[in-house]
Amino acid sequence: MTSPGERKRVTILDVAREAGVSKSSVSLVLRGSPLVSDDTRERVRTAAKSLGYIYHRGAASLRMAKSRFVALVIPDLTNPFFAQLAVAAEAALFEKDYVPLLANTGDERDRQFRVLRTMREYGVAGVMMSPAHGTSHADIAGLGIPAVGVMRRLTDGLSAELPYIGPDNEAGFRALTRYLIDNGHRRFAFLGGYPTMSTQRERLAGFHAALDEAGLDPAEAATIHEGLPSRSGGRAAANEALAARRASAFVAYNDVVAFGANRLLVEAGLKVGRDIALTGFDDVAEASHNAPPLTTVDVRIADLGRLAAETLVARIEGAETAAETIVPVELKIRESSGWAGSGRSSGDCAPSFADKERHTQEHHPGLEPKSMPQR
Amino acid sequence: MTSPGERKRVTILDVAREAGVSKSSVSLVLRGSPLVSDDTRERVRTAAKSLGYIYHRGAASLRMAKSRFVALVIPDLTNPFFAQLAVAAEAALFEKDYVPLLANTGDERDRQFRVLRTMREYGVAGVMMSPAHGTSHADIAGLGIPAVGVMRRLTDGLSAELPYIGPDNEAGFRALTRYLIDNGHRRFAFLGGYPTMSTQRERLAGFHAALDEAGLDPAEAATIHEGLPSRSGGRAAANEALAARRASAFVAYNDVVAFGANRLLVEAGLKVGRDIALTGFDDVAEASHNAPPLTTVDVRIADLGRLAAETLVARIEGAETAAETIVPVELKIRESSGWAGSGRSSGDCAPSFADKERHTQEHHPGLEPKSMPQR
DNA sequence: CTGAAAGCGCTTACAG
DNA sequence: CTGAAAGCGCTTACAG
Repeated sequence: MTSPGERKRVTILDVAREAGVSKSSVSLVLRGSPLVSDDTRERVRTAAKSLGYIYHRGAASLRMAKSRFVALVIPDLTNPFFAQLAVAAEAALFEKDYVPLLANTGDERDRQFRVLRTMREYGVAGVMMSPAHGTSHADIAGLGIPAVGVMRRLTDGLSAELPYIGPDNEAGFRALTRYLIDNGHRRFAFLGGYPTMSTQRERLAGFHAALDEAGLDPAEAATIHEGLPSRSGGRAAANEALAARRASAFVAYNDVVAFGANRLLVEAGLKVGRDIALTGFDDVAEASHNAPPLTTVDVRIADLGRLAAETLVARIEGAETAAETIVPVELKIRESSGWAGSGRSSGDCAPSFADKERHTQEHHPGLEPKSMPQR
Repeated sequence: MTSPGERKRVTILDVAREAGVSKSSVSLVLRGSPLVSDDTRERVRTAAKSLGYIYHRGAASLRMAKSRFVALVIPDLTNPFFAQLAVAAEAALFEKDYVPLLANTGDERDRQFRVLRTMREYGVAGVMMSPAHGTSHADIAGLGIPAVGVMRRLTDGLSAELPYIGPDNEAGFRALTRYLIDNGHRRFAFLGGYPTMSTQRERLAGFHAALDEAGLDPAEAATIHEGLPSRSGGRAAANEALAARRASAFVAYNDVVAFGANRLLVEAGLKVGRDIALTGFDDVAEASHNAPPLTTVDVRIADLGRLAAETLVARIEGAETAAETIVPVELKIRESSGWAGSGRSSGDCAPSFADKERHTQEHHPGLEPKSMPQR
């Protein structure tokens, strides 16, 4: 225990002595109380600086019976969506003087249980989580700590204990599908996800709603290919869909699935955005860098992360918050869906074209999608 | 302060009363001491469970004057390389009963200063960091906490205070370049990074070494296009290199740069892996999913993250550790560099072909790279 | 506006 | 093997 540089820690008592005031006054100054004179404040500040004093938040937490730790419980940080979400949350928390304890659950409920337990021992003030697949209300009952859920709902519906914050999956997918229909597509393959995931159900609902509105029979117009929401899952689902040789448009559950599908299509010799349309969902940073750039739905990941963090902080500080907050989304039309010269805009999800994206779209002037991909 | 469910916290004193033993005995049981009788241990355990006792690590930390927090200071979690590194580190730390406090510096020294200061207030037991660009020895002097640096060296060399753990950049880039030379390439463009980054210097050194060994004059055989180590940086660098119309092989500073370059090349109408060779470095998960799959150097990100975490834990626990640990790397040949039918293997960095990758390579039977890309 | 005192929930010698 | 006691570094009424 005699590690180098183990001189005794400087405490507020040392600072008090150096400044010639009492311990209490030092504490008041540190906490920014208006109850101290300017003179005292000044003396304490210089004393603290000269002694190299470091505030001990752990001691303060113990005394105040609350900490500024927040658990950030994420299924898979390796998924760019969650990485971007975590970064946004971290920044928002840091601004509010909270610090995230990171936990990756690998999307396993089991690990999530252990993680949550550990986090409680560490006395986190709150929990921001994207529940692992299959997490029910019972799993988080009795957490006893303010919490918020992002992106994924519990298997058994809304919970006052875990307010939900997520994008408007249904409207987004509906706008996306309508756009494809307007561009002549009549046969679709929906790729990835499982019906046990709330996001998949909602996106699928938007998909079906758009088909209905266009007078298309979902059973006729679409095949569904379930799979893991990962690149490899997307690849497998696309392979299955391609074998069916029916769809002119592949709509993926999310961007990562679309990336996997994209690679398979390219390998199959298809030119994505011309021979076949492909779309994603989320608009992760990689989507606009895909070859070809991916048409997708921008769920405003950064806003989602920030909002979740801010909602959690509000709850920690005792405010009432909505049981559910749905963030609007925006259709992003890029090359992968072909050029939409005659695209009709759709309600509050009007297509938006960033200037820097336009030039890449002009490479492929309006080609009508074929109803059967050539292999 | 009357938040719901604010019944008084269960402490070891409550457990002691319930079990009919002293506080000390409870503590000993909790800490797994052999100094208690089996009977006592049992009674304490059941009492703790029945009362719903939660160990208060904060109090224990204060008393023991040490915590099990570790700061995970990362330049950019949005970069898949760092996300994968963080995940590996988190898993290793979790196993050893440490928990990471996450901090994203955005690669800004300024933010890094603030983060480091905050982390000290939170009493972290150690710091695992990939220093922000430009971080010098002075920046972390007097941290006073065990620390390790991963992937990036300080601007002014080795430091006993911040042992370095990184891949063998030089050998990796040398093997990669040699492989390209063996396949007939004579003109290269090196894309991305800045010479102020130790990783770029080392990779460039390996690059030049391989050119030298082949009797090629670096000034003649290669152009260097600096830029941010990001997708957009890669895109810009590739654009510059393409305008020079000299190289048959683009070698990127890392995978992310290669992704950006890949997109530009595809847009320019070139078939990567046939018209032009492109390589990356790191082997992030996305590399094998790129279209075409990216030839790169596997730096074993997971090993690096785990090793850094374990080294840090060793230091925290008082062990001596090497000032520098270099992890071996492995060349991964995929489609983006063209089919290497006659590829010579090179020392301990022999090309390795995973079975599942082979089938994709057979799509493009051995085509000789041209010395001038067609536009 | 400041000082003396109690206490947050633990751990750790120290006696017994 | 167990109990009584001190103390980690803070904050917070409470007198003055």
